[in-house]
Amino acid sequence: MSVPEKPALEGLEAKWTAQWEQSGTYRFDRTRSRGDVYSIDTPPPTVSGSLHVGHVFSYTHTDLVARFQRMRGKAVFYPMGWDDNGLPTERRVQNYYGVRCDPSLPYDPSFQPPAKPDKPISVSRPNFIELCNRLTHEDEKAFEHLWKTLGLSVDWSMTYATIDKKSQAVSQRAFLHLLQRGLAYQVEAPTLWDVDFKTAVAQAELEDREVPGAYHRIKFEVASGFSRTEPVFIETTRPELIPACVALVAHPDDERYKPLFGTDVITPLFGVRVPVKPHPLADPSKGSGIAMICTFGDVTDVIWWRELSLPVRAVIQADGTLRGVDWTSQQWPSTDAERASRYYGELKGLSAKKAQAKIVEQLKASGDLAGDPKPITHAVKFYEKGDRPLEIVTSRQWFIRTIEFREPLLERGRQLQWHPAYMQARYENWANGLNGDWCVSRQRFFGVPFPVWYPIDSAGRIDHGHPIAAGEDTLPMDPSTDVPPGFTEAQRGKPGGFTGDPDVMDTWATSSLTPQIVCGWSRDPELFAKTFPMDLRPQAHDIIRTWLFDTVLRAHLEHDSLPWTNAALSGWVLDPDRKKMSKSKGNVVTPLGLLEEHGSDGVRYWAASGRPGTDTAFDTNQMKVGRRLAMKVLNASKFVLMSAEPKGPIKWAVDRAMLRTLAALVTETTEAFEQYDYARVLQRTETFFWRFCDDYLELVKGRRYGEQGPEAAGSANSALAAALSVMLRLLAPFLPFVTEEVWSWWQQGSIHQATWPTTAEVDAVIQGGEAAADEAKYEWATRVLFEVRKQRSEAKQPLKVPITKVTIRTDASSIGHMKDLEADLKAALRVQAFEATAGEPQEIVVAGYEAVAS
RNA sequence: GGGCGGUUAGCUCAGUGGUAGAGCACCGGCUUUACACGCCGGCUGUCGCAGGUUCGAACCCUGCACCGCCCACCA
Repeated sequence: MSVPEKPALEGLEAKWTAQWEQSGTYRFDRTRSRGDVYSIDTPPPTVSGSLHVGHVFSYTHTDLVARFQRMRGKAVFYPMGWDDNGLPTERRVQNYYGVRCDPSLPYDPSFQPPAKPDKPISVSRPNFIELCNRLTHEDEKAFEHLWKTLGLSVDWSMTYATIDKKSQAVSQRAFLHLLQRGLAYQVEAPTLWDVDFKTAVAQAELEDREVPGAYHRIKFEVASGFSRTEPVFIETTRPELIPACVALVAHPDDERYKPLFGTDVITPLFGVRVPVKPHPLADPSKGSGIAMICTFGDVTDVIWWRELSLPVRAVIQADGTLRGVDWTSQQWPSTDAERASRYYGELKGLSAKKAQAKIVEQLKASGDLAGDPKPITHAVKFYEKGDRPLEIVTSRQWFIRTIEFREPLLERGRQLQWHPAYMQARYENWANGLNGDWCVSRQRFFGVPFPVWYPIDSAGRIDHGHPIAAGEDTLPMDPSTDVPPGFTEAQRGKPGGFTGDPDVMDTWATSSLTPQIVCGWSRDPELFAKTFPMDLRPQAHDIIRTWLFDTVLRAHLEHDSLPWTNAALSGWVLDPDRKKMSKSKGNVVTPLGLLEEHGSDGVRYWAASGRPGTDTAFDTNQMKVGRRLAMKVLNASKFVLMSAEPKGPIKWAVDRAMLRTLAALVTETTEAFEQYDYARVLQRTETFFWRFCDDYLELVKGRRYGEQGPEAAGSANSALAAALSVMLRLLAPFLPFVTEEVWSWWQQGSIHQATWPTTAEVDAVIQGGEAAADEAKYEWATRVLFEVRKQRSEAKQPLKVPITKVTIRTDASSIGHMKDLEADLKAALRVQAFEATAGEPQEIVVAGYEAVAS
């Protein structure tokens, strides 16, 4: 036993972080059986960004659960990962080293980036990935330091990165399995496309943004040969797509347009004859009730185009500009090709936005624009990382079959334990709203390559229909540098030779396999059997549609199981204006600075007060409160431990009552923790602890110093020690540093490997007594404490001034309690005498104070 | 348009049928041999609005309003 004279919080983070690392306190014990394992699918933070207070918040939540489970006796499998896959890293590496990735280049093992990047140098994909690893390594060290300082009980020997070789191999292997089973397929089709990044994107990466636009009322003349002669007017926000128009469409029941079905109309300016078609998706209340179908203005156009078997007249190119068009061709059969070419010549090569301005001029001049455009604000789809609206561009892409598994995936969602439960609705919402298979290919350079090549025929055409899959024993591989069996490098890109698939996978295609990556799927079958399916996926609620959903999909397809049994969704951290804290708003505080200022325990206290799924205000005040709690733990523990002898049987009523309340607390908090309601655990434990300090400690202070003899002191000392041990362990997940510090004063080993307290353990030290009677006495004692304190405060009498007498009028049973309590109360309140009589009304009155010379 | 959550003291939030709570803030008092990073006490509310069920509603039901979020085939 060694209790410091002046305990302090400063330096505890560094001291215990080092100690835990040295002792392997959080090392996963893989010799334990599956039933004893609790495995956690940690979200890998993006290393090319920076960690902010929101990360500190949610990662603390996971750690609370990990620590609880560890103390419950589980072998906790708690790795950390780094997400260095994807666009953010690609951009950062390009800028930092001044390089560009060119997948057609061969790997150069001796390549070193220039010290001072001048103009961008092209490097091969493997070289690019090497540079990524080099740069992210530094970031990862900083991240690891922050996590350790925060006190995350991660096993750092199992760290992974989403672009490392193991992750690439898992990602490619899973893809090959899907390919073999026909669950991954390649098709050339209209796809959501970002014109700046020049890549396909998935439905899950979309977001709507409100942007200004305008309704343009456009005249379409009816083609000759039909009885009707008056023109049709449509309204569109994208007049620049008139050259891409393939039909008009109205609702089948719309009386205004029924007579038009079956007739043809002529597109303004370009003179292309297009049919008028009925389709139930057309909304009579929108615009003029008749819409222009273009290839492709939005996803509805794609549906109409497909279901009405319309031709393709795509004009938007991959870079977002208008392509060249031959108005005499079969594809664009203009009735006046010369006029069409004249107009279109002014549009060709322009971006969609500039083309719109131009065509409005043209329409005005030609008299095809009715009235002025009506400005509106409407929701437009954007790639979540992009700056310009998405276009729909036809391209060859890989897809994973998703739609046909909607029902089983919904069932998986129902099998999963959601914390909080209502988050399941978001999953259902998303699954029910899916409108296509998952597009997993990206026209980017940095990422996991598709493990396939394509033969090139003798005419030099790439045969996409017969991909050559890599062997599973060759993974990870890169088709831009590896050569398929039976070919030589010299045949790359040559007629009769082969070419590698140039694309990389969507980052979510790899991230959706984090359980397989960390659990050692196909790499370490023994580990996999013990850790998969995992126990917990902690994550933020905004990526249910991506990370959570995709992970469920992949596990369903590959293993026919859920990837984990529980999903815990954290909320966001809101700034004082109730907005999500984000870097762009410039209101992010440096996490390490917060930890230094308020102590890791203080910051964790704030984080732990945010209930699962609930957005929480950033509040340094709560961190201060947490720090005060940690300080109180130090001081109260010092008091409990410094005169801890003699010990003896716990047979004083107030001692027993305090412990019985504590036992009830253990029951309640254990249940709450099992339900992932850590916030309640903290709140209840804290309330108990503070009452323990303010009432119980004051009540037994005199007695434990021996004022009522050794037996009385023994009961108090034993109760204090038992209660301290339990409270420290209840608080250990929340305040790992201060509780470990105190534990080290008087216990062996780490508190974080100690056993979570049980009700039986507390009950076992209580000697005799009857619960109701003990509690009644304790309650009466706290009431007397309160009343006398109140009157002393109102009388403004310092505590050092003794109270000569307190008169009590109350019921007989309370008077009976006084016999056992009087000595404790006298000492705690500096009362010289109590005088109790039976009667009504009940009253506790301070009769007078001893005169003290000033 | 559909869905989910929220609305309780100045602030941050507990409280799922039985006399409205905590912390912070504020006010007053206190060197008290664990702690002034402390202790004691005090003040503070039409529980968003309107109906309904009930002996009794912050809590259950219906409708509405506002805030936030998720989703959607918004020409």
